[in-house]
Amino acid sequence: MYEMTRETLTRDRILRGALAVADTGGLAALTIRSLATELGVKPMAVYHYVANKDEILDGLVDQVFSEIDLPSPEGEWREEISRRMVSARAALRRHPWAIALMESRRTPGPASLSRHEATLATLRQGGFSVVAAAHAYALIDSYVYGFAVQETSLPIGRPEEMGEVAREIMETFEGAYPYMTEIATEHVMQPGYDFGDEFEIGRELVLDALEVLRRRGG
Amino acid sequence: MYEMTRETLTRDRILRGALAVADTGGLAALTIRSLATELGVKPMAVYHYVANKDEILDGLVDQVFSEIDLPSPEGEWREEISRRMVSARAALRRHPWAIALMESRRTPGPASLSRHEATLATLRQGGFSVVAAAHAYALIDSYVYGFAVQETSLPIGRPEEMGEVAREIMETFEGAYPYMTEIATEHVMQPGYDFGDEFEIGRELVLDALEVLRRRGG
DNA sequence: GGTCATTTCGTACATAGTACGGTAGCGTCA
DNA sequence: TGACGCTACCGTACTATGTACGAAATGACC
Repeated sequence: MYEMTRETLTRDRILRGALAVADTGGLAALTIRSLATELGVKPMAVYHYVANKDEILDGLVDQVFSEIDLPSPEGEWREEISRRMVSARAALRRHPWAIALMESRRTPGPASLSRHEATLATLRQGGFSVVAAAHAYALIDSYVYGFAVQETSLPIGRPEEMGEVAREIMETFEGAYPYMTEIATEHVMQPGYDFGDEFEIGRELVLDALEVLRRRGG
Repeated sequence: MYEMTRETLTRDRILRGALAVADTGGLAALTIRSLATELGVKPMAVYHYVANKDEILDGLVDQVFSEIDLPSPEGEWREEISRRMVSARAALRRHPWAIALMESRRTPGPASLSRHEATLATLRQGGFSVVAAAHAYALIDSYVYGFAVQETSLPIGRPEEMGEVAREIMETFEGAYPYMTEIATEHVMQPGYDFGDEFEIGRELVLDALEVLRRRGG
């Protein structure tokens, strides 16, 4: 009779539900009980498909990774890696809680592994030596993850409010932090400013750095 | 009679205790009760000095920031920024839980602000335009934070065990992940490999990129 | 020594994860 | 057709956590 009222539960449905809960309410809002409610089920039903909450969290991380476009080893490396970076950043922006999760979960899921593989393939095919590919990989992910960390830990909201925050900083600290005041007034508070735009600038610089690595072979 | 058996509690003592607990047992081990035990006090005593646990976590983040050497605006920018990057990475390595915390706490503490200010000062004094300094700042922190994220999410342990993990990956996935296998056998499993060494390589590349920003003025 | 402010604690409650065993709907075989 | 068992789901309850609330202990000052 279960199929009539709702689809039967699956591990996948659980993960998708967890993703939805985390996206709307943040990681803190994701409890077994809230997840069960989201799924239209009682809490303990979940435990038929996952051993514990940690397993759900591991699954979530992999879910996010699976949203990242894989680079194609046949394509031009710079293009492909650039696309992958943009895609990764977009995914981490859609799911700002993901970075914090990644820190604690050290068991890579299938999507994570595929991503590693595809990226390494693209680099190697693009003319990077093994060692250069290793260096490149560390740099790429450092930049993408680090940017995501900064983006999610920006004081409160998204783009627009930044101006407001900057104004407050200025008013409160003015004399104490002259350089912050300077950058706030002359840059951050300017109309059209969006921290997210920094991503493209840094990305191009990182890609240039990769080219250096590629040419010098490590 | 308290001064005989122990110093009186202070907000600072609480934060230092919390840092100790988190360092030895990870963030999960940091509970009000465990913290109280560490301090030789009953749980509710803590609440006389902090409003809630979140405030402790905010304090912890700032505590970690305070361990990062401030760059000196009078020094040569490349030298100073480099030192700051190394110092930041070292701090984040000492306190691997800090990155995950940073994601959620968006209220910067005094140490965080000082660090921002000193870094901006160094860049501006070093010849970066306002806009270039903004770009530079985003790039620097992205790299440092992102590297820390990667470092803490490395499968399990520190340096040495990496070789072991790589072997397992190889055995398990061999055919499925040829490029990962390649990099594992030819690089990661080589004696003396340490992921941490990647930091210096990426750091130099980032510093080169900063020089580009500086010269072109944004 | 009495009063008061400060600091510490005891108790208790809501919410979290989840162990354990029960139950209900389905297919299978006699 | 009915007994049985398997799978999916649920009810109850235990433990740990953050923390509200008010009591108690301590030290300062008259």
